[in-house]
Amino acid sequence: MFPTLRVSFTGLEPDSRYYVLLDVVGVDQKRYRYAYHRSSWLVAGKADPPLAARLHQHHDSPLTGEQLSRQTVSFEKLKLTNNLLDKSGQIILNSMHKYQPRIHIVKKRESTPNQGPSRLEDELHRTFVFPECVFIAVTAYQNQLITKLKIDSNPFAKGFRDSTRLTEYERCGMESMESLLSQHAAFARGPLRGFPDPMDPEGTMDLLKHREYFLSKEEQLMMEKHGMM
Amino acid sequence: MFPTLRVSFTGLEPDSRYYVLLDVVGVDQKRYRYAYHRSSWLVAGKADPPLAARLHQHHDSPLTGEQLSRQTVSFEKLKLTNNLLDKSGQIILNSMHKYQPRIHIVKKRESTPNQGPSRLEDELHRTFVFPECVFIAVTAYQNQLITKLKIDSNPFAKGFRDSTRLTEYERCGMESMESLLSQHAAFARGPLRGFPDPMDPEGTMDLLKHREYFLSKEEQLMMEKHGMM
DNA sequence: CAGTTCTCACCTAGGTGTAAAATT
DNA sequence: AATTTTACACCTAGGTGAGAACTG
Repeated sequence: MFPTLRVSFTGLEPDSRYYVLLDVVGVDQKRYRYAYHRSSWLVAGKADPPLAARLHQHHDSPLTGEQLSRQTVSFEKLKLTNNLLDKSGQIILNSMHKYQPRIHIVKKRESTPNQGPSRLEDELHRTFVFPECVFIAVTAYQNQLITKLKIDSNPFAKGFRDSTRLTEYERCGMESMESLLSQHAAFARGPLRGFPDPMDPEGTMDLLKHREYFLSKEEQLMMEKHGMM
Repeated sequence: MFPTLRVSFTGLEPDSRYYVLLDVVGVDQKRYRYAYHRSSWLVAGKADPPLAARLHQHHDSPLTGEQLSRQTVSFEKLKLTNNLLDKSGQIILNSMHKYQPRIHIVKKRESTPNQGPSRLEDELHRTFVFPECVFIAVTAYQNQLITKLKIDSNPFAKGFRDSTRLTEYERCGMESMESLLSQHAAFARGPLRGFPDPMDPEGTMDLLKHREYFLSKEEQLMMEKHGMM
């Protein structure tokens, strides 16, 4: 998942241990399509049947509250796929659907010897949602600005830098390019908020028009560029 | 460290958790040199002052006894160096000295929240030593057979395959090449033995003449080829 | 034809021994 | 003269988007 989701915590018990988990849930029952000439997403029908959200455990878990207060937890290894048969633990999503990533922190029960929680309902936990991280999953980029932004910010795409693909958007300039996603964020960056938050029912669609993310079989998927620090 | 050290365990408590650790200790107070014309190691004086042995914790630790009874623990990520200032956690050794790797299994104390043991003396543990894994650290290979063996068995050295560097050793043939190290093992493969084992005082030197291992600043080091399964 | 999958060139990142250079 | 360090070519391994091929 690139750009990477990053979170930090305060107020935890220093000597307790915690798992940090992430899952991705559907935002609405709609399927979307991209209107190229209007540069915006439109509703294109009802959603496909939702998939059971896989719980992704951060690879450093569990960490003590003391450790979590000092270091940032980064989900740089998270991968997304549309392959329903995936067995490598990637997050499975439907293309052209709108999604919300969620962060869960789970207090470890010292009695159990095992490898982290499998059902949140069974655990002492708290869930955080950042509505500005909502995205639409795609298998191919619909918007040249997203492509450009990713090429310019991901070292693995260096081979495509200096491209002059941009035509109608060229006047935006490189500077505004970098901050484009954050300008279009549905909500300002703020302190942590508990879930559930009232999901913005409609209307953010237009604001989210440049939030599109790459979803491909067994491949990495792009997400919210800006961290959650 | 290539070839990789691999260990498996039996007889552990299924529900307890254990750390698996490795360290490398000096075998004797000698420095060695390689007599090229005789193809054997000779004593070349007294050892340099010994270095405090770093304890390397296996990255999957801790694991339950149940997990350890099923899976092999592989130290493929272990790295050795002669850089005294190393801060990346590599094992620090003196070149041209003889070394013995040791495997430690430490029962986890469920009460403590932290990240694994730092002093073996403070922990419930058991140490295992495989005398056939003794090696001499080097910064450059002294023996062409070692070079050839590594080139033929390490995927990262593929670019040097099919070389016809071997002259005096050529008659050995590829087949015997592969088994050369094991033929020269100081002891037969056997069941686990507790430490300390009586270190073979002298006499194994000649048997160990082909056990030389690559030691380089911030670089990987070659070790015992054959696993400990 | 919109959307998905596949193959490819082009990168990052890092593990190899070689040979020359530097060190002792 | 023996040993260590450095620069380098050549690999593995895998993350990129482009564009062709495929699918329904």
